[in-house]
Amino acid sequence: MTFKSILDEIENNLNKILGELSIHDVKFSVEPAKSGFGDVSSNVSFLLAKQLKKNPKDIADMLSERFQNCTNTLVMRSEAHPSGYLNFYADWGKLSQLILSESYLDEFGDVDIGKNTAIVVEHTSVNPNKALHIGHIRNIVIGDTVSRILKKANYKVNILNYVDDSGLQVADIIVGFKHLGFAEEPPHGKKFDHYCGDDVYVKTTEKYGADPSLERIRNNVLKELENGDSETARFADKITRKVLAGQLETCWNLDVFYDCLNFESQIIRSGLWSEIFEELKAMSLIEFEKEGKNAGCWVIRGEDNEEDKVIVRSNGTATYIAKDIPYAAWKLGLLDDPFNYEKYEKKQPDSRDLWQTTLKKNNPISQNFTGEKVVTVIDSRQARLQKIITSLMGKFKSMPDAYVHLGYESVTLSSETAKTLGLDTEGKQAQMSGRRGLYVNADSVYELLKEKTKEETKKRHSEMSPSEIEKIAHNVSVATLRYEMIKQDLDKIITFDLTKSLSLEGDTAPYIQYTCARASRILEKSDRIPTIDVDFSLLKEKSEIDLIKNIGLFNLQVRDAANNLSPKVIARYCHDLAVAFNSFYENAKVLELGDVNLENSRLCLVNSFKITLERALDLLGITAPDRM
RNA sequence: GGGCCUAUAGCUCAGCAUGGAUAGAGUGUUGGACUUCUAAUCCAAUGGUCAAGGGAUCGAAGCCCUUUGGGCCCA
Repeated sequence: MTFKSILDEIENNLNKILGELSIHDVKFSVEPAKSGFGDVSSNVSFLLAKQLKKNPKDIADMLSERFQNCTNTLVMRSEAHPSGYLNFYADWGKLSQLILSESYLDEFGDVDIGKNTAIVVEHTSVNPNKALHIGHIRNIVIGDTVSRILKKANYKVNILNYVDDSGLQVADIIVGFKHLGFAEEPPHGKKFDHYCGDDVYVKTTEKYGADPSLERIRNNVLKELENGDSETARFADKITRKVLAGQLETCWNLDVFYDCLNFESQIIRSGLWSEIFEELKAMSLIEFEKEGKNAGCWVIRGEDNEEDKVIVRSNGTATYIAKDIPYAAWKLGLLDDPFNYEKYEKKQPDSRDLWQTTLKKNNPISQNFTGEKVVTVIDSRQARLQKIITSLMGKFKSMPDAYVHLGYESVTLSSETAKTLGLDTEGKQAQMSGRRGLYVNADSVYELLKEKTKEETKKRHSEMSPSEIEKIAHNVSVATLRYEMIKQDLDKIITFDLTKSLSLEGDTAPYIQYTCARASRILEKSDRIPTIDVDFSLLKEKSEIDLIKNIGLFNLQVRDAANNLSPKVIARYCHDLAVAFNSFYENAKVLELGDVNLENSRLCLVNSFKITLERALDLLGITAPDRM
């Protein structure tokens, strides 16, 4: 029950008091207090002020007095603050025991929001014609973190990666391979996805300006891609799968794993579109336009002031949104599944099965990767399109929020970083562009981080084996990259700067990981196995109580993060935990105190902290090394 | 022309959903703490007309309206 126990106790008692006063339907808050104002605060007196025609302070006084007469097990006393807040002080002897002994349980921090229902999280979904750049990483890390949080909130999460293997960008590199003579093998030592993105894609698109005939060739390629039997489609399939393999390697390295890969080409060939097209017509969700500029097209009427959206052009071809509609409906389980499934050719490092859709009929295996709800992680430039899909899905499925577009702002390059890539932006930040070769590859950032972390680790631990240093550097680099991608709000633009991103101090992942190393060291040196069979009332220093309080907030933070699909909440929580531990570390010694009971109690706290932080970090996909 | 996002300390950001106490971190700058469980740490100082204006409220960084700057999407 954790810290929530005391919140519940207070809320119940306050409700009881209000009931005695014949006051109902007041939605007051009961929250962890700001530092310096006790342990728990309630705004109840403010809300009653008008109704009772008294000032908040007098009401707080009255409530506080009545509160003394309630049965309290975890609250020591209540206090009316002159401001009008009602503050509560916990009986930490009891609350500490409750929190710390629970923290040892496997289910610590679990909340049940999902009731074990299935939810789909789709993320990554990068065109398979290039390597992942730092902007894609934001999508991937958000998606992966949200998935982990939803699992903790008792959802059955199906993680999908949509592979757009038949779009314009793929056509571009096929033009490069087939018509501009790019070799099929990358230069020695270069990953295939990097080669396709850095060389084939950029250099091919560069040539479009000079040679207009290439556009025509590309359009032909595009058409051939839609027909699965063409030689071009087979070639493209081979190339895109090699690129995809490279991209997946990057993801796996960051501890990001999937359940199923969905290929756009198969969605097109599956016939899902015509099925849903008929349904859209039947439900009058789309209309045939008889006049105006969209005459002859099937359109979705724009809501409010928005333009109508063309779904099928007058020449009968579907627009790109037409691919998204059946896919969204498929994810929600609204359509008969046209796919069979097969295992992906490589195993994921975490040994979770990775499936992929297939239209092959031999040896059919069926799987279910759909969900009651769907979360689609796509950057907010797609908000308009996603809004249409959301609204359509709302009409297909009468559940509120069944389809959620989780949008986020883009990652731009700082002017300095843009300059190192050869673009002078006159001090402004720059949008990344795969086409123009203006991006920073995720693999390169990881490598740079790892080199720097290795140096730092060597400096501190000259005795360490290279393999151990390698492992620490890997953990710290992955953590840094992931943490930087989610520590701020989704609707804030991240300006990526190659130099600044390498910082390992302050509000960074290493800061948090470092506290774990400190805790490990204490536990290791103690030569004892910490237990919960200790005297919790010995833990009464402010820094100890603060740390315990933070540990007790875990499930509340998970609830908040899951309800709001907000990875940032957990990032901040981890940081708060680390700050609380560092304060404890400075203020309270653990070992060689000459007081075995106190030592045991503190060891229990250290262990509890470590377990909790590790669990919270796990939600961020971060591992904390025991030494660093 | 229409729509979405955004503006809080020199810089990067929390806080805003659900209005109430003293607006918090990191970074920067200055100074201090390693014979003591790891200094990737800690402590102190410094730094704010919460973009501007208006409105409703006993009370606004937060809610409503208008304007401006920045970013994006559509036309």
